[in-house]
Amino acid sequence: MHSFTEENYLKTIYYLAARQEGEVTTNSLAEMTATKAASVSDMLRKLAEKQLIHYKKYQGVRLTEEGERLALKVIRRHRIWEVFLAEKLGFGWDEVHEMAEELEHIRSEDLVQKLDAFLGYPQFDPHGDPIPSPAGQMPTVEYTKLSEVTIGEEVQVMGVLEHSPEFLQHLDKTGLNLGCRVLVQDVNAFDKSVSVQINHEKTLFVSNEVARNLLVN
Amino acid sequence: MHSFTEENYLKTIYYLAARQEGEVTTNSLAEMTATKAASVSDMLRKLAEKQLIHYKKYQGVRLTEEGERLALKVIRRHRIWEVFLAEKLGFGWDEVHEMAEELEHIRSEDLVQKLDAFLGYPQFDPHGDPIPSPAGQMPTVEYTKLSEVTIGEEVQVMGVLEHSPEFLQHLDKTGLNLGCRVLVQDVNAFDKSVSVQINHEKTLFVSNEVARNLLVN
DNA sequence: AAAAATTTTTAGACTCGTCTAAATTTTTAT
DNA sequence: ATAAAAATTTAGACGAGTCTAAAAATTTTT
Repeated sequence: MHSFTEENYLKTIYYLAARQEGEVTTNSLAEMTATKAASVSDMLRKLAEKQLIHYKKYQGVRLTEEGERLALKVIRRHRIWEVFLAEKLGFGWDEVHEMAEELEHIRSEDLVQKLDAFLGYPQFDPHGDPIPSPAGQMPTVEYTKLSEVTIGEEVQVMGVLEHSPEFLQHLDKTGLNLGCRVLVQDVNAFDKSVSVQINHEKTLFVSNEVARNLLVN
Repeated sequence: MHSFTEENYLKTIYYLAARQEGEVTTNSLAEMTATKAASVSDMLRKLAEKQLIHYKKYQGVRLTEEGERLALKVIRRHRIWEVFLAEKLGFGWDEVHEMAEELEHIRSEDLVQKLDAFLGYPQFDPHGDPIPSPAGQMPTVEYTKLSEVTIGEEVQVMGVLEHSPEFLQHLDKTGLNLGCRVLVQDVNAFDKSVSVQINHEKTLFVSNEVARNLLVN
């Protein structure tokens, strides 16, 4: 069995590897896990001993197959719990992450399996992130950032890149929810902000900052 | 905030105080928490410093008001999660305890409140144990042990004193489930075993050991 | 290509919760 | 009432995970 903390490191390494190009560094891990680089170094040595990561001193880190399997298990649990919290308990998509950070560490194969069934085998969490399969496969999705969509195209909001409550609450306020249709009317040449029409109704101005963090198809 | 471990000690002290007459001792805590007496001593000093227990060396231990409030909070979470696992996910009453031991430590007032609402504000957990109120009151129930019921009386199974999976599975096998009606037909003078009729159908012999652990009204 | 800056690792220490072994207090038995 | 037994606490240690400060390696700058 692996500790709480080890699971968090593996999960974080997975996220950083997926997000960044290049190696996952000690510093980036320290930042993500809100610890110090020294602590990360210690833990990397430990994870390497357990064969969960490939690690050469000063050279960054990569998950082994076993490490990735574990990371995806944790991510699967996290996202399934998020669906439960949002769909069954009525929490907002800006609230579910924090609770799921704790729930993801409850270790019972049976529990997550039954929960998955109870929820009807959801494919995506409340932020549009795909849920890894029980076998440990991360579904591939190819979405585009709203900031890349050309004028005149109509797309649908499928997910977010930024998961902070502040960002999600901002989307709630402006009505940019998952699944809503967005017609790109204009792109401002100066600041790259986007003028969009939502659900064939109201028109909205979306900053480039926001558009870069909205995933559409 | 209090640690996982502290919560477990408080909960255990509460249970032992309710179950036993007299003081809760270091040894009984050590047995219940599957640790050694020395570890318990250390923790008691710590809990006393935090004013969660009344503690004089060599003299046993009692929860303070604040300690009891916390213990009941944990027990409430535990039992609500048990209801969820049994009613919504379809786990047996012999399976829910272990998972609830982990879930009870998830700290979000909001979560337990919403879960409670989702479950329709249940009054009892799957073993018939009452669920403490949000304000931290343990409902009083006065049940009788089946072993105390006089011949000819018909009663209903309301709960269990023994919570081990083995005991619960035994009850499942013999059909002695929560809510079933039990008519006491005879009591064996020698071994105090009880002959009962269940739901006006089949007749069953129940050992005194089992009868002493079955709560009826 | 050497110096400076940055990143990473090591060394040593701390907290939490646990342990064993020894000391102390309380209880029980004679 | 005192000795023996049992329960409890203290002392000292350990592993996990963290920290700060210092050392070492790597990268960037000049």
